[in-house]
Amino acid sequence: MNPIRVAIVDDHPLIRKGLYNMFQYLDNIQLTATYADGRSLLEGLKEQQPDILLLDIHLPDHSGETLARLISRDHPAIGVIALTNLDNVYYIRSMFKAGARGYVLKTAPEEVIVEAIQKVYNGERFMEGGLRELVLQASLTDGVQRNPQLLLTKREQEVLQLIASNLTSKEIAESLFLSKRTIDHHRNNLLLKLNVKNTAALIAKAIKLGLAQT
Amino acid sequence: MNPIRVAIVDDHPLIRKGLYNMFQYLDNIQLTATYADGRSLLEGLKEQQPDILLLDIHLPDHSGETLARLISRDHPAIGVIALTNLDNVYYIRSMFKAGARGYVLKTAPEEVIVEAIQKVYNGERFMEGGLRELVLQASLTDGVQRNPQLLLTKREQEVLQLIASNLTSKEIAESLFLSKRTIDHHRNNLLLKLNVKNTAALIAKAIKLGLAQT
DNA sequence: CTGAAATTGGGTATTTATACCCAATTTCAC
DNA sequence: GTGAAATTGGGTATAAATACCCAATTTCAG
Repeated sequence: MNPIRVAIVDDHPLIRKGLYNMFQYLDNIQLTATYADGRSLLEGLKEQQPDILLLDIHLPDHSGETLARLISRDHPAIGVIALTNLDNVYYIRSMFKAGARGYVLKTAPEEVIVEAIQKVYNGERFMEGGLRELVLQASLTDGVQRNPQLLLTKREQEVLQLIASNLTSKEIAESLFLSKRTIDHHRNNLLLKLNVKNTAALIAKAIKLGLAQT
Repeated sequence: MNPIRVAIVDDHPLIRKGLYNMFQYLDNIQLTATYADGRSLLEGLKEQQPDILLLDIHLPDHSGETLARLISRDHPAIGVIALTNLDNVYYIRSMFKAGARGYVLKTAPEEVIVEAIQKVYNGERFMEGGLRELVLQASLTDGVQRNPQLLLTKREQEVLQLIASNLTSKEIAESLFLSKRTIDHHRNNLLLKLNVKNTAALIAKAIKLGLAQT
């Protein structure tokens, strides 16, 4: 049986080396390429296509979601597995919706990563046990079903970021040359969309979801 | 010249493999041990001591700060280098205060990690260029010089956590069986201690500093 | 071009947070 | 035990945020 051909995209040199080392001793998996960013990945895929692509979500140039979408459109035969530190329901959902067929945390032991590769190669979907539970829990308790980032408009994201950085509505209004009422309107929409009832929880949830920077 | 003897503590299998692979091809560095948690590290150090210890800050059982403090007390000859994803001034300060002699991000390229090991082995301190800038910047602009976690009292931490979880002062007062005035007093102290002027920024900063959970 | 969504802005009220003033009691380290 | 820090609580104001009502304009995709 031919080994499964695997490629990696990750901007952390240590992670790339770790995977390289892991696959070195497995004869049913062959590492065919490593890329540090989305651009070089897209270049490389023109030359050769792996069976499985391990894809980091946080890359310097492209979002993992965009890459997954591109790849599943242009190279549907490649099984994309998200390999990331983000144990967040919204990222999990968005990656699967973008065409990924697996989601594994970087903290996972070797066996889990290998299992994910084999299952996805065999046409199954794969998610770690803990993540299954997380997604299930979220779908029961949380009203926000879609990725909120897609839900927020540009202005809302802009206002959200300014709220998080120590500005009041009045100050935000002044810095954007808008009426305070307009800012209040955006604030209200932010509270509705993230399903919280005050600014404190809004910021906490926004940071959790990666919508605002600390 | 004898190679530098290096040990690793990190709960991520991939990172351990990555470092293992990196050192495999360097003849001036020898990897003598890898540990997944603080307990096994402390056990292992009784048997053999490396020249350099690469220490992850987030471990399942002990904080990196505690470990660094223990090691620099019991094995002062070991050069402790923090190897972490946390590019946060307060962690940097706390690790150096706890006796670490280097601080490197996991995103760093191989050369930087090797450089850190060599410099610390030669008795120097080491910090990445970007982190130097961060610490410098912070010491100029930020009034909070110590780790704020040490600064916050138990009640303040408790109130902070409740603020972050969608409760108003009145609700917090009720759930703790206290007067709303008392909660307001704690809130005021939180704003003063973290040097922010409203709840939004308080939460943002608290999360950044690891004082509140998302 | 058309229509839905986004962005803008206003009125009015209430609730909440913040900023000052004040002090008694409790806790805990030295 | 002593004393500093923490915790508790009050009065009074103002500023800010939130909750409703309303609609005109702009943007942008189908």
